[in-house]
Amino acid sequence: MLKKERQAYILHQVNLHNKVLSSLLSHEIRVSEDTIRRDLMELSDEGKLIKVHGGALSHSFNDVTYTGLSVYSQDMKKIIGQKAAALIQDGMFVLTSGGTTIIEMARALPPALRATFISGSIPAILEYMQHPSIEVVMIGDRVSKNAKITIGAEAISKIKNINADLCFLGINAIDIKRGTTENDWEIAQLKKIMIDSSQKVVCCTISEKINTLQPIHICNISDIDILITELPPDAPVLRPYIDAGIQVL
Amino acid sequence: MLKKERQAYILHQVNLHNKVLSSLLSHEIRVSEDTIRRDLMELSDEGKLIKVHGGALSHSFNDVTYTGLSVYSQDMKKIIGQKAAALIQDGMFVLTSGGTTIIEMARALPPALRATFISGSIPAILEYMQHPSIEVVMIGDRVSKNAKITIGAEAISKIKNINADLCFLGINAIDIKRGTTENDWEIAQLKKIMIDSSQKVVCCTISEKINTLQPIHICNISDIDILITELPPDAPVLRPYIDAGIQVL
DNA sequence: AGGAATGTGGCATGAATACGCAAAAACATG
DNA sequence: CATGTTTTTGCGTATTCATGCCACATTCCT
Repeated sequence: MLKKERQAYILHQVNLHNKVLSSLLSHEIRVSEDTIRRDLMELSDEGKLIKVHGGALSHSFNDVTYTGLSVYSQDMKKIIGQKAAALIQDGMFVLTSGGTTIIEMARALPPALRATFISGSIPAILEYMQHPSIEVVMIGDRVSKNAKITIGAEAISKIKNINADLCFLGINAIDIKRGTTENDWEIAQLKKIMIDSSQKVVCCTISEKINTLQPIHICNISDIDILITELPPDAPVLRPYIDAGIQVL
Repeated sequence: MLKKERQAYILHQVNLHNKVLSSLLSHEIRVSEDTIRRDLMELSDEGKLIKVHGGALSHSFNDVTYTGLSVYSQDMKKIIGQKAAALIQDGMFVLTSGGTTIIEMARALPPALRATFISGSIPAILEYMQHPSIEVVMIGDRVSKNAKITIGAEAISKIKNINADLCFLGINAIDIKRGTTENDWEIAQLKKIMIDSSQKVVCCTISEKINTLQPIHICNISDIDILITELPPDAPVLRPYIDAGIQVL
């Protein structure tokens, strides 16, 4: 990994999370903490960030005021994202939906990962593009402005022709009896096809969506291989899903 | 392998992967690292890439700091964008490339316009999505991180099946004899196909790109219907293009 | 206050690079 | 076509750069 490349990655992380820890970065990028410190120094000299003990802060850190719930659920999604990112290994083909949870997964991808990510979600693609070494494939079709995702027959037929190792779905409702559900018909269609086109299906959701329903059916519990929430796997609310044979992380 | 050929290949690799390593390239092209280094030097002097220890990076890494000239040219591009947007009428199918000039056009679109915009450029799609009433279609394929555009056989075959009313191209070099040229092979291919798939071809460029050349040929002057720059149509530098039968705005 | 974490400066090492030079190739020119 | 010139390339050497490691100072947290 080139020096500039590394610094660009650090800068990206800083702007994303508003802070970075030297120790974490060094572990993530697999260089010594000395190197990270030197990078932070240089970036600080260039005015790109603010160096502090133990790491660095984004320059816009002052403006950010932590406001209750939204940041709270953000943190939960970060946890989910990290668990999800850990599942991906070099060389995999990964199909993903959109949604904030998936975005957090994209941000948590280790910089050395070499895999191929396929998605129709424009925000997700934007995140993937930030990554130094992964391949990014965009599914084309008509763009849904509110979902920021491509939908339509073309997108569906493209996904049908894919055979992915993993499929990550950010879902808004999951129930032990009814499975996962969605409130947008076209997105539900897309997710169905994505499930069919993948070896393993990973559902990511914050725990408050567990045992909730929406009008349109996506898939049954039996179609899901792995469920990721911000809770530890032994949380009581997850128990029925484990009993149903799902691997819960 | 010729020198120019080699440098075009290097440039292509840089635009594709955002980075190249001298050692890898030297092995790949089977020339000494010195030669690669000299090539990278030259390309760096020409502003085509950024030379760093161990290899080179594409400009998109530093686009934060790369804004030296662009603030100035931003205003010119706004003018171009307004002229371009005025050409579009309700019901049209419009095919566009990427590039900052095209973005400015997207921003200048009248809010009441009802048309369909088709593009593989992610920044352009993002702009189109802001618009209240236009239809947006994304061309899917592998994403070039540098150009932020989808490129590949799939994208090309999709564009081939389109019959658009208008095609807007942001171009980096135009010359009265050689026509429009480009430094990325795959983007040149895309633009060629886009030209073939459209009734009318509109080229948008700031005037400083007029009478400049890049290695890869896109199309001849005769293939262009309309040329838009920030200058008034009677500017002397535009005269040869008017004489060549192009409508200059 | 005191232990742990973090930062500083120096130094060693291997990788990347600049530079000079010479051989080879391409080009020009009469 | 022969000859001289320029360009391009590869190699050896000295130099610079990037990085990790170490000893020691500083700061942080309780």
